[in-house]
Amino acid sequence: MAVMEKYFTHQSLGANKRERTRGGLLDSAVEVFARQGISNAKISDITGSAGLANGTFYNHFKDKDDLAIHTAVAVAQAITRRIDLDMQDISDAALRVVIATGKFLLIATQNREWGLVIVDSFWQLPRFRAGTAHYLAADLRRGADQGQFKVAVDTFLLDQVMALVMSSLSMQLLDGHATALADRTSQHILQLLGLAPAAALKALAKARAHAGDLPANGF
Amino acid sequence: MAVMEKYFTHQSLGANKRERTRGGLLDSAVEVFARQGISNAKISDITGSAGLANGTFYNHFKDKDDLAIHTAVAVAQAITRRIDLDMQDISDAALRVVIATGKFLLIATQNREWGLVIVDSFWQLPRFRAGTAHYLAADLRRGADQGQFKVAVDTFLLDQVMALVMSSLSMQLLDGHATALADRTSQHILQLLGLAPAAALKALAKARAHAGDLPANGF
DNA sequence: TTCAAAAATGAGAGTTAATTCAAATATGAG
DNA sequence: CTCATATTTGAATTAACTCTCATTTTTGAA
Repeated sequence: MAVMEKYFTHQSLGANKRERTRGGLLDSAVEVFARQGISNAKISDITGSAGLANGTFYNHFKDKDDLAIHTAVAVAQAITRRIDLDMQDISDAALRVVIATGKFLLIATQNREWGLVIVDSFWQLPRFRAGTAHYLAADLRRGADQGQFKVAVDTFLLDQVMALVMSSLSMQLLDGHATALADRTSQHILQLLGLAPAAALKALAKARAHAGDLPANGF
Repeated sequence: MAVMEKYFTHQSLGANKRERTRGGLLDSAVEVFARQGISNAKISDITGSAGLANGTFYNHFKDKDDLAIHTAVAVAQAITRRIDLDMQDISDAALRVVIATGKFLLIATQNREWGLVIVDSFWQLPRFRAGTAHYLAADLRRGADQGQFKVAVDTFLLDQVMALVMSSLSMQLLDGHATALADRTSQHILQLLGLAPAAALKALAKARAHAGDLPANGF
């Protein structure tokens, strides 16, 4: 399983020094935020772990909050862009929701540091929460248009669905209950969106069939 | 509208000095945590607002985290005990869930400081999260036993339901969308628990009828 | 009212971290 | 390779805040 260590360092390998240093800071931020939580992390923990001097931090970020936002957004985008690419050929909205939820939870639990950063940021940083639901919103609107989801798609609905995903991720990261929770989470979401339990189970089964099409290590 | 200012001071009016001072600290904690957030609150903000010297704090609490837990638990208990009393004559589980959700959201939005403290504590303090779901657990078990809720009642399910309530509360407190969200939240919960949308709407209607029995200002 | 025990006081010792900036170093275009 | 520019360095400055404890004040039972 691909554990994304030094992801941002690798991303910036070809770039100039500024970008490479920034990438190193992002990777160290992920590591330190995951280990200590955002609120307990010191600037010096992050620069230290990156092998940089304290002052360097301020060439790249205004303060810890600024770094936290950029880190969370970068991690979330890396995950969601990847998922969206993997689903380009799927048009059924319920199926998209199940697969996206499953992939998201899989990636975020297997890359534990990423998962921890996302969960922490989601509750602590309102700016992050607002800006990360675009792919989800699109799928919910698709389902509403298809008549599958009997809901009004608005900010409140997005928040409710994201709360389910985040609570699930949080429990998996803390308790190590890796398995089975992804399916239960998807089922809760579909039922919340107005599918009857039987229809939700059907979508889960279809998603399992679809997963069979892919290499076991889908990510 | 009952806004619970100085609630813990009033609670301790007859008691000895130790309890009265403690009550004052809890009330100031609610006020300061609500205004600044738990993580930005200084001990001296709280003692100052309570009209006490800094050192007094340490006669009552070990540190800020200790105070935060006790404050959150005290607020949550004040709300949930009240709700439980109001529902003693209701046996239908779906109805209990709808009414409890509605009352909880009503109390926690109308007593804004309480709501803010609960939301903040819920995500920040795992110890709080674990210990506050007893009444909810009982209602979910009741519904599972009655065959209304098609779910396994376990920690994960409790977390998912609480996440919906907290996300709803959070949005109402931040955006001021006071209305309508309580009903949508209850509907989401019932559907998550396995009720078909039509059955969920029926339970909502029954709850509205029941609310008509009570004085408009139920709390 | 008395007085031993309980509680509150608040100044200060001790700690910790954020941020700045003049100097040193590294970069990469020409 | 050269050198103007960009970047990094890290010691010093600044600013808090927590928690302790010797002392003072208050409490409430007898």
